[in-house]
Amino acid sequence: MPDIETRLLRAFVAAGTRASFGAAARNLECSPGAMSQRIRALEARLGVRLFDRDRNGARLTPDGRDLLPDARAILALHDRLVGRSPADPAGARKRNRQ
Amino acid sequence: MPDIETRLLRAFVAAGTRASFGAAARNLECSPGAMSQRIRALEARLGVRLFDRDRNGARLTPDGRDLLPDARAILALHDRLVGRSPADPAGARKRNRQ
DNA sequence: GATGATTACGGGAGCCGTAATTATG
DNA sequence: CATAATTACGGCTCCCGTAATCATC
Repeated sequence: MPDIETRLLRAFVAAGTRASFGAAARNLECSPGAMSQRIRALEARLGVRLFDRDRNGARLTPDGRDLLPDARAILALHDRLVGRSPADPAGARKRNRQ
Repeated sequence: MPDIETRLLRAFVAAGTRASFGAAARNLECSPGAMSQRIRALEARLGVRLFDRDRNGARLTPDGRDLLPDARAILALHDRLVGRSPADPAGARKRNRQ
């Protein structure tokens, strides 16, 4: 089983949070093509479909929903390690709104 | 601050556990050159020297010792995610010996 | 001279952005 | 026709293995 790079998890969290590949691509400042490739690569490596693509966006499958907290946990550890702010503003806004 | 790929952390843990780049390279089935590059890349990205190189091996600096448990924690989450056995046999043997 | 780490160097794989394509409303 | 995702393609960066080099015993 191959390694899963941090970049793929970051793409997954961004897309899962927004239910949109395009919005995730804008957030991570990459092209739609790159975002599509990253999600595809992650699905291939895990051997699991993570999103249901439909007309206006992409929603998490049950497998995708299961993965999301684990992916966030890894990114949280990683970001603490490199001294970066807590990963994915959109998700943070939802979790911390007051 | 750039991402730190899982592969770099894996190289670091293997080398730190064995106090030897060569042994770590054999364990991860890569060349000595690749191992040296990976450790250098990690040191560069963190801006910290992780090993003291000497004649028969490479020993962790205090900074390297601090990093080791964090690196193991990330790899543990990662490996659980992909359903891999608990990361770095040599370290596991030391931690779990009976 | 043997061992262990580093450096140099080409080759190949992988990733990206652009842009064309498909699909749906 | 507008929007969102995918695919195709070319270019470029990065990573690896080989092999030469440095350093220490």
